[in-house]
Parts: sequence; C-alpha cells; structure tokens
Amino acid sequence: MEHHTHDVSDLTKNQNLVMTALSDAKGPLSAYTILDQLREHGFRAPLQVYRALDKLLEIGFVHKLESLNAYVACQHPSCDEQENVAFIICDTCGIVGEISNDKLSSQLSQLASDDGFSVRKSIIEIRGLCKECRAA
Amino acid sequence: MEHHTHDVSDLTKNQNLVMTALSDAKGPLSAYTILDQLREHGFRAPLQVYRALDKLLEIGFVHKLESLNAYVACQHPSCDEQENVAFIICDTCGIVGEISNDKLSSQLSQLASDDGFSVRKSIIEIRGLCKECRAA
DNA sequence: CAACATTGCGTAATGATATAACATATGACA
DNA sequence: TGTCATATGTTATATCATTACGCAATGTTG
Repeated sequence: MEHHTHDVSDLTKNQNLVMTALSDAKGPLSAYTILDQLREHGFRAPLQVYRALDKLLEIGFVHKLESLNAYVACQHPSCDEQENVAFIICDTCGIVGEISNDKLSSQLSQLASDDGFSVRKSIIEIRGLCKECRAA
Repeated sequence: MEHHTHDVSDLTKNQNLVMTALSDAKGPLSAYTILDQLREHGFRAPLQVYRALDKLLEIGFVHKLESLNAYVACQHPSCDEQENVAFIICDTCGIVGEISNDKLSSQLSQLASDDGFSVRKSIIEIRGLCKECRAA
C-alpha cells in the first residue's frame, strides 16, 4: 500500500505551518483564515499562504474545493493520483468527506473520450446533507 | 421531449440582457465580463449582473462553472434537472461542453448514500484537452 | 572556489470575484 | 387604495488571488 511519495520532512517552514493548520482543522479553511491563524507565527501577507498552498496542492497533500474556494488536507491514504478524488460536502455543518471514485473516474474518462476529449483533472464535489445533519 | 419549464418571456429586462450575453458568447463569461458588455445598456454595478445570474441559475437557464468562476448558458435540451449536469472544459481553447450523466449521477448518489449522505447538487467539471486542441 | 540557476521568502500593490446595506420603483391583487 | 413581493439602482465593502520587485539560501557544475 503506497502512501504519499513526498514526506512532511521535505516541507519548508511555511509549507509546514500551512499543512499543520489544515491538518488540525475540522473542515476546509480559506486561504485568509489560514493567514489569520498563522499571523502569530509571523505570516503577514496572503502570498505566503498561497505559495505554500501551491506546493502542497502540487504534491497532493492538500486539495482545493472549487465550490467553496477553500482548502482541505488530503484524507485519502494513497492519493498520489490527486486527479481521481471526489468530495462530499455537507451544506449544513460544512464537514467534508473524500471518497474514492475508481469506477466513477473511468466512467468519466469514457464519457469524455466519446467526445475525443482527454482528461487532465476531474473536479467532483457533491453538495448535500450528511447523515447527522439529515437526522437533526 | 420537455424543454425548460420557464420561458424567456418570463425574464425581466436585466435578466434578458444577461441571458442574451451568455447565449451569444462562444464560451463561459465571468460576471465582470458580462458587466462590461452591458455597460452600453445601462449596467453600472456588479450586483445588477449577480442578481440576474441568481435568477437564471435558479431556473436552470445558466450554469456556473465553479472551477472557472464563470457562467454559461445551458446547452442541454432539457435540463430542468439542473442538478445532473457535467461539464468538459478545454484548458487550451476554453470551450465548454455539457454532457449528460445519468449513470454517473446515480452512481454518485449511490456512493454518497453509502455514507448516509443525501445529494442536493453534484458539481462535475472535467478539465483537459478537446479533440481539436489535442490534435494541434 | 566562482559563477550561475533554482527555489523560497518578504513586502506592497493590485486585480478579480462576490455580497451587504439601503433606497426607490413597479406590478399583483385583496 | 394600501400592501406585499419582486426588481432595480447605487455605494461601499468583503473575499479570493496574483503581479512585481528584491533579497536570501541552497544547489549545481565548470
């Protein structure tokens, strides 16, 4: 079972701070929320966050939720294939789950290639209600 | 074969202007691009665009592409079920295709409901290269 | 080692996307 | 007519993200 090919030890100070903020968070964080949390560690400008995020996204430690403009730490045990991840997002409590979509992504590739399209990245975000919020 | 349950004749002046701008466009437009195009028709503020977009999104005439922060006129012959649409987006030429995803959405609902999750809306955006751009 | 490239960092400014708050107008209709 | 809902206009502000510049640290490689 493969895990991430990169290691936390590869990260720079800023990357580590951002990664830790996201890992400690219960849910997704916006870049500016991260910035505010890291001011006490010397962060002063958005770019410090965005640069760290760029790297973390690139190596697959972090995902961007396009429909929220927010970021989450990767929860998937083996997501080197950062391109095949889907999210379920509760619109009430904000909790985010990462689900694997092997069948799904092959089906997507199939649908796309019917049009002669080659897939670089799939964005799948399912918005709705989680079990707890549905019960409440 | 059902088409949209709403009709263009239901739209107000501003809604019509925004709808026309999107229908005439070759691809997705940002809200601010729409604003610029409609200045000659008296538009002065972003909110005029966003309010029209809200309505058009609500009735399914328009879709938002979350990964682009842009909007497109619905191309689907019968998309009253606004929730079951997927997009393919060429990263080179920007062209957007709407694909139906009946199997896909049932599979998504299945995956989600495995977690006790109830789906309100699925966001599926496939980024890659269209046939023409791949050939070029 | 010296020269150079690469990468990361700090700072200021700006650009791009979206909403809040408040006032006015318009149409449906009891 | 009065009232309610919807649409509109305007100003200001909130939120998300990048450009541009300079400097520091590190890593080649001749």
